[in-house]
Amino acid sequence: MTLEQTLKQATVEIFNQQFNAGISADAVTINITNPDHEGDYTIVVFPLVKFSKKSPEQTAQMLGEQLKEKAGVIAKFNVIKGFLNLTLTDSYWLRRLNEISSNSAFGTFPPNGQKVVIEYCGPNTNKPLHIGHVRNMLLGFSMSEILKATGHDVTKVNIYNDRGIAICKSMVAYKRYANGATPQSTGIKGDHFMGDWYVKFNEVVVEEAKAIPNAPADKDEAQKLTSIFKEAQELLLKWEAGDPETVALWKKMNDWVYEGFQQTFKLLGVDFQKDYYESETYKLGRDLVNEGLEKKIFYKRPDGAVAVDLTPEGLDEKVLLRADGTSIYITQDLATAKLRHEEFNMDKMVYVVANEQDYHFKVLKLALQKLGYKWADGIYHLSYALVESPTGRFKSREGKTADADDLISEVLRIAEGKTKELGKIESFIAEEANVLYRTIGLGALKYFVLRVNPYKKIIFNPEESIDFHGHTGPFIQYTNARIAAIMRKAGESASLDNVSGYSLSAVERELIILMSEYENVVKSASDKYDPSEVANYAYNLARTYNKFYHESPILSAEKPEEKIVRVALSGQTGVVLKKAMNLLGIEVPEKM
RNA sequence: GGCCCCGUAGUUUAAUGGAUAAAACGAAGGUUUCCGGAACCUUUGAUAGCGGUUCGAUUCCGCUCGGGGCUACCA
Repeated sequence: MTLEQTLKQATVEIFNQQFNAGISADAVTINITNPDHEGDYTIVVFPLVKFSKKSPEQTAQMLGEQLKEKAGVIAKFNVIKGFLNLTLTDSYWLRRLNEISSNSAFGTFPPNGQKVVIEYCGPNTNKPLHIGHVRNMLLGFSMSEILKATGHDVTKVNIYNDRGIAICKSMVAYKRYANGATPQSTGIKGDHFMGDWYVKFNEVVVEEAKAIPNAPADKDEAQKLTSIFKEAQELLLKWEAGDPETVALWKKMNDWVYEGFQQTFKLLGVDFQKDYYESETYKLGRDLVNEGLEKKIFYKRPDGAVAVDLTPEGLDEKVLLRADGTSIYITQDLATAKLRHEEFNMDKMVYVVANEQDYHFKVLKLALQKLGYKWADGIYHLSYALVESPTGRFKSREGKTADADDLISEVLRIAEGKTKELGKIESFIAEEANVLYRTIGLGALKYFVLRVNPYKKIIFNPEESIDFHGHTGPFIQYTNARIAAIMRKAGESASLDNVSGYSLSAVERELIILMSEYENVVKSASDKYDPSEVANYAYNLARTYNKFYHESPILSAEKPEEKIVRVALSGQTGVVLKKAMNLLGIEVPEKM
């Protein structure tokens, strides 16, 4: 039981015994004391005065006296209005530090038997990954690590939208204009190669549309009349009919794309245990919808389409199957979800998908629940907002600024430049230096993205490159490198058992309290599906450590027990920083 | 039109209904030859507006004003 829980429980017992309050632990508010006041933890007694029938001050005073008696770890307390500020004994905090230090699993929870399937990335295969995919992938990967830390059995899956008219557009342009060029022959990364032909298609279709006599005013309508557009449509039909030549080209081009994607995944450090392909699932779901039809959960509209009425849930009528009996997006998603449940028997299914699809996932979950699938309750849409430029949404045509690979090489380039400028790694061989640039560059990028609450949009100005100072990944990495340097010089760590008489300074105490909170932060981030809580925590810890570092001699401390405590504090801060950063998918270097 | 999300210092972000709203960047000034200055310390400055609930509201509710999204037999 954590100390907060202990204090809550003790408060509950006091109130229930003396005032017959009948409250439970969650009725007690306890938090870390505001830095402006003296104390470690604060109990807010306002909600409790209705039981004690005394003033807030009297209630707090009474509670403080009794808690001090009961808990045995409270050195003193003070009361300000309805706030009871408790100061714990130094020996309690030193014991706590010892406990944390000697538990290598601190911050990770035992297996809870819960299986989670998490789907993320979900790219289209007709163009390269962009900054939105980067946010998606970083969220998906980090969330997986956090769920693992809280005891879940996690399976990461990806789904490739590998079919449809968009892919056919790239294929047509390729057939017409490429003369057999390949990524190998041109030296262009496969996914970019595919994207280039998609761009080419769009250029040609615009040109052709201009040339059409009496073209419709509506641009889309005009483009549909062009020969290149018609070719794309024909290609789609051929593909659906299984035309060998078309399927072979489709496969060849998609393979180029996958090869390109793999490079980006590897660079970013994200991975998947299983891949799904829309080309294999796009026809599924018909049986499932018909099952709902038979159970009279869904109904057939006069026009023949099958729909579900979601107006009782505050949504609209939603079509689930076309009148001609073919699947649409929602149909195959219903089927894929069921398929995954059969495969993995998961308790939770997390979809990391942009908030444009909030409505879609509400429908998906409701429809499955209406079909009577209990496991559908475990569906969670980890919705995140778009990454935008200061002038609004990133458009593909704005070019390199939104491209994932360009963004990554940009931060790596900055990392290299800054590192060389500071000149601290002369002893590194080239390979080590390159690994370091990658660690720092990706640390900056990942932290930049993950520190923001997922539901908030991120404004990214490509003109101002990602920062390496202040509230950033490199700042936290630097703090760890600094700690590592201390630890190298400190040598063998001494036991904390014999320093029980030590008197903690304010910042030392603050550090232990913060580290002590780590497991709560992990749990909370997991429950809320929010890696930004971990990111902000890591920053606070690093900042507090730097403050400590500047005001406290460590290796050159005067008294032996000072040195022992401060070295232990440093080492453990490094350990917790590393754990937290790893949950974000960020490495921390020993030197930088 | 209907539904959903967002609005906090000049900028980018924090704050389970709790104390005088916290940081970073920017700007200005500083850090005992200091264990790593990618650091530390000062100064500067904000809850879009109006009501309501509450002992207490950035947080919950309503309205207004801004920004974005969804509202396909597209994905």
